Amino acid sequence: MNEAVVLTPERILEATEDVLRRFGLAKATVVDVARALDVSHGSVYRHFPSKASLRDAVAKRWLDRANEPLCKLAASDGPAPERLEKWLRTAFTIKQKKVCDDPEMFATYLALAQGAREVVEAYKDKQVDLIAKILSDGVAQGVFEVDNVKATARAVFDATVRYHHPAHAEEWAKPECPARIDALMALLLRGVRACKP
Amino acid sequence: MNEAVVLTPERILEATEDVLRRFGLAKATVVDVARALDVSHGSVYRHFPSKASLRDAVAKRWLDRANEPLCKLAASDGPAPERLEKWLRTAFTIKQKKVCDDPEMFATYLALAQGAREVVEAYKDKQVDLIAKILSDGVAQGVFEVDNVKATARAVFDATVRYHHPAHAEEWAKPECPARIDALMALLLRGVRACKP
DNA sequence: TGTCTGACAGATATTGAAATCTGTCAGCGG
DNA sequence: CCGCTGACAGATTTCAATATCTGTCAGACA
Repeated sequence: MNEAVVLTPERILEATEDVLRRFGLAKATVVDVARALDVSHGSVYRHFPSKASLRDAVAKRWLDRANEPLCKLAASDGPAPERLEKWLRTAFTIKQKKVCDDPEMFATYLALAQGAREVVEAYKDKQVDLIAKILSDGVAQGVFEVDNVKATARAVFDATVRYHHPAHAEEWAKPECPARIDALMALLLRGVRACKP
Repeated sequence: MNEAVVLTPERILEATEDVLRRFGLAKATVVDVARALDVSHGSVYRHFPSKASLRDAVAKRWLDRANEPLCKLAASDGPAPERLEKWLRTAFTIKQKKVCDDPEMFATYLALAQGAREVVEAYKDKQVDLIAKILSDGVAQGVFEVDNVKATARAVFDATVRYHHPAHAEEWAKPECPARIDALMALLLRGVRACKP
């Protein structure tokens, strides 16, 4: 009857996140999660069909949280070039902060990303859609000139892989990094901006 | 007296490449290399101070061979935009071919690249210089317009990371890949091209 | 009735002893 | 001399026995 002791997917996800943070992806087991919740591990399998699905659900939650500020930025208004630059820089900063603050969860994400799992693909597609939104706003404003918004959004995403894909995370702390980001941003903005000489 | 039986760095590198191809990076040992050359492993250490240095020397040879066609392309003449596009596409194709033809050596390169070792850094810098050469040719031809050639060359290199960094190799075979490369190339070329409306 | 448990089979991970490897060097043989 | 060998110490890897984990399910319990 007590709400707090009902075993819900939400509570399981919470506990899983704790366990992952405490033990890391490699060591965390479903048994640990069950122990943290003080139930048998069989009960966990009532709510998630496999360890993989549980891990994916945690990753999804985590990614959705990380994505929220970017959704807001894409939905805001104002001049598209500034908005695109801000959006990309924010994306980089969020990732960079995660890798420092929450390294265990980041390792989980990295393992997911390297396995090219469904959850991450969906997340990437969502990011590309947000970029596409800004690009089409820019076209409407007459400041961008782009043949194919969707393809160009994908190209912008691909071009910035170095600063948002976790495989490159160790490079983000290097001192020359900010200058390289500046140069990349300038190149990409020139690539989408309408010509007016 | 017989040239063939003198133990030279060159012969050791040859044998090491064979051993790596046969056993893979994980399994290959200095003892294997020595056995292939029919000498004691102590002799190998006369020519290379450590296993790491031997591995790096093999990687350097391999990278230098892969880089040769790109050097030629950068040194050739003709319109810079076509040359830049050709250069980048060739770089992608070389990598892609390597990953199919010579997977063991590719795994070695991947291990090196992930360890961000000196040899690979030097190779990347060389690549950036080649891009810079084409860019400055384009500026001289009046077809490119770029503030800082060196920084922009680095940006072009960074923007194409997805198609030349081995961490992304598994994505190269996907069917949507060529279209995404096309979109990226278009974006980057627009980014460096001089405006003429 | 529906939720949870706990025992189970097969898969995976841990462990520690034994084998192998790396890097050094005194000394052999040409 | 000079290049090479082979034995060695310490580090690393292998391997097989042991323990733990994943995923299932019949049945307890409320």
